[in-house]
Amino acid sequence: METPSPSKHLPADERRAATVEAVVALAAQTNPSDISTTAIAKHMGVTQGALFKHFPTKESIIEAVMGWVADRLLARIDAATRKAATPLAALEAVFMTHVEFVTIHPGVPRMLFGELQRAEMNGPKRLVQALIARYSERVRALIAQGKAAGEIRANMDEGSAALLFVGMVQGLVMQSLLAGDVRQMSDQAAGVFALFRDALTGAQA
Amino acid sequence: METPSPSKHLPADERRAATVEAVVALAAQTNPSDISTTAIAKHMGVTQGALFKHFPTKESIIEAVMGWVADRLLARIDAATRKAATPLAALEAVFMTHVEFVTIHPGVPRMLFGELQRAEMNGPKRLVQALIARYSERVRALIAQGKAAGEIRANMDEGSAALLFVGMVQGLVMQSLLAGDVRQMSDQAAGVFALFRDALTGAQA
DNA sequence: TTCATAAGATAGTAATAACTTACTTTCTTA
DNA sequence: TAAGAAAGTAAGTTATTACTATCTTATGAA
Repeated sequence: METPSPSKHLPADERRAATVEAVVALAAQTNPSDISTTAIAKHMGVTQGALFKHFPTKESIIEAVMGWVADRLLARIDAATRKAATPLAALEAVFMTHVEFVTIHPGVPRMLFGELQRAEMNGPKRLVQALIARYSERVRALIAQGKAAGEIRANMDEGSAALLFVGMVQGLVMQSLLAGDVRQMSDQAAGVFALFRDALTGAQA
Repeated sequence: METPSPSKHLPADERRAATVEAVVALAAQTNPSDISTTAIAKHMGVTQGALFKHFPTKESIIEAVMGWVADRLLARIDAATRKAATPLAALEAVFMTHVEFVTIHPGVPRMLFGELQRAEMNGPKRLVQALIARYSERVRALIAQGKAAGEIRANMDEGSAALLFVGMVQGLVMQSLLAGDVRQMSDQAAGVFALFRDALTGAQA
């Protein structure tokens, strides 16, 4: 379970990075809402109190994790977008990139969803909202570009399409939770996206 | 906050029903994972210990809630199916019925998702898995019927379509969490389902 | 080599969780 | 109407939570 830390003492920034990675790793196996600071510390091979040398509160740890997720995910989908030839191809690349990201870090979408449904507003929740807003904006922009290029039906409602796009990922995550296995997601993703593309383009049987 | 209970003493079955309803009501406002037995009892106007006169564990309370959800949701979508003229109309009716159910009980999908992502297998999680399995089976059956009736493209992958169907609901729920308001769901639902229908039928611009 | 400091260990704190025990009130019915 | 069962209260228990105070050790520069 525990990742044997290469050395006992780490500089503060490396220790913070290791903490974030420990949380992401734990979220893959544990229900995010019961990841305790004790569990995080044990996973890092460090005592629980040591965490608070680098983070003032547990909430700040989660906040760092959300920042990590936002940076990595957005960077990946931006890279995927740049490589694609057309807006529709970019949408597919973004979708597949997102699915791949979730396959590598299965706990991430559950953490996002968990933070999102928190009643009070706090740092982590704010970051998740910002991430989803930025993500949705990119999807909507790609759909608009696809329309302009004649690749996507002009009468397509962009809001509905963006919502469906995000919903597809959620559906795949739920499916992987049911199966208790994350690896099948990539296969299912292709079929689901094909359906989505047909709806966008208006393809016939 | 608290529902003023009409009488202090209730027969066991009524008290159990009141407990389930208290949890469902609390889940609408509170993150399901931090609904404590104290909060449940307070919401019912009863002391915390009283709950354990009727349930052996907290887990058994959640299990009762999941049973309640499964019964009500499946009954509703079956009724909606019976009233519909064609398979495609039935799919739309099921979708809208599901969305309506979530609008009335916003905490329910979050509880389901929360139980589903629990690491260990337990009673509540088993019930959720059974519910989703039965639900998906109904959706797949309707899609198969739609194909047979010539209403749905024959080359449609039923698994992908069923996954997309459930994902749509998840996407709407996430959207309502972002907006902090559940009432807009019904409006968005129509647009999203229109997109889904187009994908199934192969409608042109 | 010394020494200030950053990083970690140890061992606490108060708060809250689920659950239990001992007792009391209410309802039912013989 | 008396008695037993059912339902509820009040005040505990133990375990766990996030967080902290105090002491120790490793690191890097003078």
